[in-house]
Amino acid sequence: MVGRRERQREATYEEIVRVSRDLLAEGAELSLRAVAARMGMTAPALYRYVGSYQELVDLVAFEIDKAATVGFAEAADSQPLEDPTARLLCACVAFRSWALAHPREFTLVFANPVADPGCARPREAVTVHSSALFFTRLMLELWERVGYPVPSLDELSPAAREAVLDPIIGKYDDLPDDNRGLIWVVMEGWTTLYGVVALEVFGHLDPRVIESGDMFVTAMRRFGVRLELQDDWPRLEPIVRARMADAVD
Amino acid sequence: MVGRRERQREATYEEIVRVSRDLLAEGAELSLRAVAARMGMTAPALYRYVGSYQELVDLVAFEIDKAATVGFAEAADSQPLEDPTARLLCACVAFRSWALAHPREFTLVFANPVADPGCARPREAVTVHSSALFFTRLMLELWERVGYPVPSLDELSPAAREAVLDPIIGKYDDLPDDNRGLIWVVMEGWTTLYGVVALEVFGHLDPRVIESGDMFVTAMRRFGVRLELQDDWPRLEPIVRARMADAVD
DNA sequence: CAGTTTCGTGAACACCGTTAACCGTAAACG
DNA sequence: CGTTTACGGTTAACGGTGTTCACGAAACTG
Repeated sequence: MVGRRERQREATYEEIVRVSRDLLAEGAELSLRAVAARMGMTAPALYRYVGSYQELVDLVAFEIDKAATVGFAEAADSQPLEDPTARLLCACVAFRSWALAHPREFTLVFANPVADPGCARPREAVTVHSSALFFTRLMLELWERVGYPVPSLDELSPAAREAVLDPIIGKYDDLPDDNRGLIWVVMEGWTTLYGVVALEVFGHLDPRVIESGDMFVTAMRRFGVRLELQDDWPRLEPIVRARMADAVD
Repeated sequence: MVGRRERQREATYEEIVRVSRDLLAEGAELSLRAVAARMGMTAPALYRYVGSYQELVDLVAFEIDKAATVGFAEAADSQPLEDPTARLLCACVAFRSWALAHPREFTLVFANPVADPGCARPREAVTVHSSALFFTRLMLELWERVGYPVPSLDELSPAAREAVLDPIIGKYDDLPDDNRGLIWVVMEGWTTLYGVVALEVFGHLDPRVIESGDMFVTAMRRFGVRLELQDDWPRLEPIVRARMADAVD
């Protein structure tokens, strides 16, 4: 049975996250005191819920990623199930739009140095991003339908093989061993997507290129040829650009 | 003539940068008070030299980038001038090694949100990275010798054409108009390099993959085929891996 | 009911960036 | 040369941060 106490505690956690996200959205800084004040508490009280400021950051980052992921899913669902390529690309566009619209949130989630490298448990060090799980699922859908080339286990380097067979981020028990290499392809895609988007968010690219999104489209096309769907690109690019155009939120 | 006053002032600037870099290197945080204390001054005195904390950060970031670039240049010079491909790749390896060995410095220089996007002068907003200039030079050397495919001006999108003809980062007056598209290729390479390295530095990749550097090598190879030097890769990969092995500093 | 855990407070510490008023000294000028 | 100015530093203070500690009230537990 779930006692009244625990329910209250759970509600407080939710309020902490909600208030934190509000602060971020308003452009304010995320700080223990600010969160506490807005909740009608004092800062030390928050230490009953999080062990440190960094823990608060991690908690909020996790929830922000989770919330953003449903946005990515909506973008994917704007395309029919029969077109997993378009679904994947639209999710990528949604990721970019979200990142550009919420730079501080993006920084929190994706440019936050994850714990100490010398941490004893590397297992929990890498925060499980629901977005990572979601994009992996999209890539799996795409593979099942069109079947882009995936390296076999013995084509992978030893380190990659280990990482792919015993992945840190989430469990893919439903993934048969013969296309475990799909996870490697996902990581490849993640690096190319991350490269453009992060540079755009940080402003380390020509503003005109950012505004037009041409480098992003180029990166998408480049990963597209990696997935051997270059023949489909004339059909796909208009879909991508259309979704880039209406980036309201 | 340079007065005694200005020389003293210049020396103080140098000391500020030196002390700041020492602090970063020691794992301490970069703060006005810490810098001032180590210089035997009080914090407000620093306001005679920098207008704000952010200005100090920008100054230090600029100098760190400059210093790191000479390291990249040394790595390039480990290869003969006749082999610009190896020179470029070795510089990339040096960039990765430096980033992994100096994560805070990397974050400061390359993951530091560059000013407000609504800033009036986008010209000076994007800090001129000497590393960017250096890598561009390497790419130019490579092009002059082996001549990878470069988009012509009318192949580029309008935004890209503008950005390439009137680049924000540095001046490339010596660059003839007919291979202005080279800058675009440089940006493509920059995004792929940045994607892997940033993810590695932030720990958003499987530790085993980071340690082995396999994703980095994959990214290099991928950009290699973009430069149409895949036939040369069997020769190049050992060079890359060798230089990755001895990443002492 | 008594005992214990949970959750909050207030005070305090050690930092941080930033501003203000102040002042000696070194350069610049008439 | 003397006078003036401006530079480069000081101290004090304000408001902000994360964090620790001792304490108390309120809520669960036996």
